[in-house]
Amino acid sequence: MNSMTIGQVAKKAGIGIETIRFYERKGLIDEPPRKESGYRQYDAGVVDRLVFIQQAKMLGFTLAEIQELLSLKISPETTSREIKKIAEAKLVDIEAKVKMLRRMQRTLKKLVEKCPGHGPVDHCPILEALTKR
Amino acid sequence: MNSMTIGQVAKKAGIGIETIRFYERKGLIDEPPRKESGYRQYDAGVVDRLVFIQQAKMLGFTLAEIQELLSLKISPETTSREIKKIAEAKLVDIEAKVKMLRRMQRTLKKLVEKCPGHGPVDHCPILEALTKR
DNA sequence: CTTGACTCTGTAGTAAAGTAAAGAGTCTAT
DNA sequence: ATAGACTCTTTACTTTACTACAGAGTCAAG
Repeated sequence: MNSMTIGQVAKKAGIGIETIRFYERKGLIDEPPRKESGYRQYDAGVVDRLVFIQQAKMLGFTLAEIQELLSLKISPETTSREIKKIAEAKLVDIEAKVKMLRRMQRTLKKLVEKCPGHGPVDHCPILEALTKR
Repeated sequence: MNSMTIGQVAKKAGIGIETIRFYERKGLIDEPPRKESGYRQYDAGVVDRLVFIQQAKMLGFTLAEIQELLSLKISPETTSREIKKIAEAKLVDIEAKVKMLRRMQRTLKKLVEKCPGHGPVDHCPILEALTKR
């Protein structure tokens, strides 16, 4: 099974067929070669790419940003200077996201630990911890 | 300035007035008290809440999820047992997000370090690092 | 006491990211 | 060689999260 149909790819990546075609139109995945019939023929690599896109989306990246992340490869015309610039910018984004998540995480952990598991609560520790100071 | 108008809140939180009213309709922020004129009167706390909402959105949480996070306070009727459950579930989400971001981060860091700053590139290290193995 | 900036409600429009359906052609297992 | 499943393109619809009026009322400085 050296080449897969769009349906097989969709199943492996856990997304819909329409979504794959949509990403193709958006330029997030390359247009694959076609059979004489017009059927798309994919190789396994596209599944990785699709899974990556799903994960990055869950991290709050837009499709446009994901495209930029993925563009860190592609054409040999892209100079590595340009890539470096993009990568550095994305690192700043990511650093900020990790920090925010870590704070949420610490707060929630404390909450879970200290939580008696019964009785009422009357304040919002997560909001307090995240917004104060 | 013990109470603020919607315009002042919007400015402080860095969002639009319409967005604040939208969040109110969605239940993400409480309906504030009104003057006789009908004007909304906010206290400073709402700004923190709005900033939190913006940040959580950037982390890929939907408004529905953010509402759940924020519901970790509210009514004294919410038992702490329930809160504990929600907090634990959110912790799992967050843990996964942090891991993915850390991997992206390591990969991008290596890329930036090794990057000569000039010349062409012909593979996608971020995709490779995130999907292989 | 007026004028310009602000706020109100309600409705409608927009952008991003899909999702669905129609009508026609293709593949494959029996 | 044909029925059932799959794929093609094109167009339209949906959801989420805003964003923009329109028309009317309110506030505050001069």
